[in-house]
Amino acid sequence: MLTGRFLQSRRHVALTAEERERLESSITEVTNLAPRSLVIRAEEVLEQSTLLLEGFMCRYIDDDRGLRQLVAIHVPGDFVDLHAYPLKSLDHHVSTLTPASIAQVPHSALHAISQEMPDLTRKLWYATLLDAAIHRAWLFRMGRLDALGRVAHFLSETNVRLMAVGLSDGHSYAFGITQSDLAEICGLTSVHVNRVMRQLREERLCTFRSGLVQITDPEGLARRGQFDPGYLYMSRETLK
Amino acid sequence: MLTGRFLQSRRHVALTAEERERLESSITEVTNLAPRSLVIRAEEVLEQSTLLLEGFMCRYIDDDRGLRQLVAIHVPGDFVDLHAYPLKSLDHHVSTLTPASIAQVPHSALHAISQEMPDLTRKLWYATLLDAAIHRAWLFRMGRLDALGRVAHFLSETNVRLMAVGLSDGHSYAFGITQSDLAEICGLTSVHVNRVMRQLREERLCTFRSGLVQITDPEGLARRGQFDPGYLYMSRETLK
DNA sequence: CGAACGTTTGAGATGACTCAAGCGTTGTGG
DNA sequence: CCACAACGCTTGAGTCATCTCAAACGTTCG
Repeated sequence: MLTGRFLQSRRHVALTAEERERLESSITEVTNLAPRSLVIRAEEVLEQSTLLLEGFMCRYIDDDRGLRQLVAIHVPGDFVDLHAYPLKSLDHHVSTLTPASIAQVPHSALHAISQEMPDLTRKLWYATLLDAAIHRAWLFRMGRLDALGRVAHFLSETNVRLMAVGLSDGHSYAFGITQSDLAEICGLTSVHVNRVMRQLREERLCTFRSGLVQITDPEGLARRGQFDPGYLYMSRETLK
Repeated sequence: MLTGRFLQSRRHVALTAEERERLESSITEVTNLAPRSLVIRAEEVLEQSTLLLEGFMCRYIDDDRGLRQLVAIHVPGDFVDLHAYPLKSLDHHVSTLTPASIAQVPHSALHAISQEMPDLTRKLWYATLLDAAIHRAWLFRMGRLDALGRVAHFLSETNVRLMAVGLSDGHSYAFGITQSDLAEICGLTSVHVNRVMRQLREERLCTFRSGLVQITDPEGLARRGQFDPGYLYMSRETLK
């Protein structure tokens, strides 16, 4: 089932069988994508939205020298650009980080849902608000944490998000991104990220080698990054 | 008309007379608030949302030493915590910055709208997505700009948002916040914000004294802050 | 085997922070 | 109506986190 991970483990929004069926049948196309391929360019008018099935994607904004600031990363189950349905075009680019598999849903199908199924519509709305909550946590991270804290917070957040969809056991997860990606996420240089990763290793908090994040001390890492998962709106049992 | 400024000047979402009427009649209470009063505490279960009529409000997250990171500021016409309707509780606090006047809308009324008026519902959804777009611009600001750029970007953004609701003429606006508030917005210390403001004055870009922002050189300020208003989804004519 | 890419380390520069003190303005109670 | 407290603004000096520039190293893949 392609939509199986969508909103999995979130509070208040379990989908009914009928709703899930409706979403499934709204999918028109499933595509495999190469790593680092641009999927959506900022400003273009969009007629469909993208559900991420496998792999990692990101959203980013360019600065005037072409450097990127990542504003979101997406894990399987995320409806990456669902917000393009009400907005019609986006203020940022969307790209894959790793090889990825996506499903596409035409806005006409979303429009039909919005006319006929108010409860499902509210759950879709909710999904876009989860992204906004993550944006806010990222703002906190950038504004209040030092380099080590930022990386610790991000790796803790990603761990919980992947646990929710069954892709982390709480101690390790596959994450095929580079230290440069990490730098663009945390507002640092890749050189400094490298030094931070060494320090995280030396302090026995976590390691990250050849695409595998291993969290040696999840609690310590969360503490160092002031990470509190409340903003992810996970259902109670997921966080245990 | 209390909702007159809501979604004013935004693309694709002009409200019909009927929709506006429905929103107006959903308001149960209008309240005046003192500056710096906490309106919503993170985590509490909410039964209503807040439309800001006059004054400025903010949303913020505390760090573990009690320091604040502001994640949003709100201007008149903003539906400050509309996202509390789908989310049920918030991941951040909401407070006034200046004296403010607010209107409250019960979630039961929003629920009725969501069942009966899908087009209006989509416009409310859109309004919450505008906030998310602003979050992303703030992420860009924090991750890619130096201190001067961050302040320049923020003051430019606020100028455009206030122009949209008739509270800036494009060159100056009343903005009763302190340099410490600016620091909490931009992820800086208030001491450094002070030095940045001096530099902005010396470079003839803008001044900020006794609650009045005067933008001497709007284009230069925008350029210095890499500010491009696309993410605010203003209707075409607003930006001229 | 060589090219491309990502990681690692070093040395020096710099932007923002911390701590500290003084100044100006506003509001309030004696 | 004055005095003083509270608050916000301003400035200086010294420190530190992160950046820049540069080079070397390891791994993967064609």
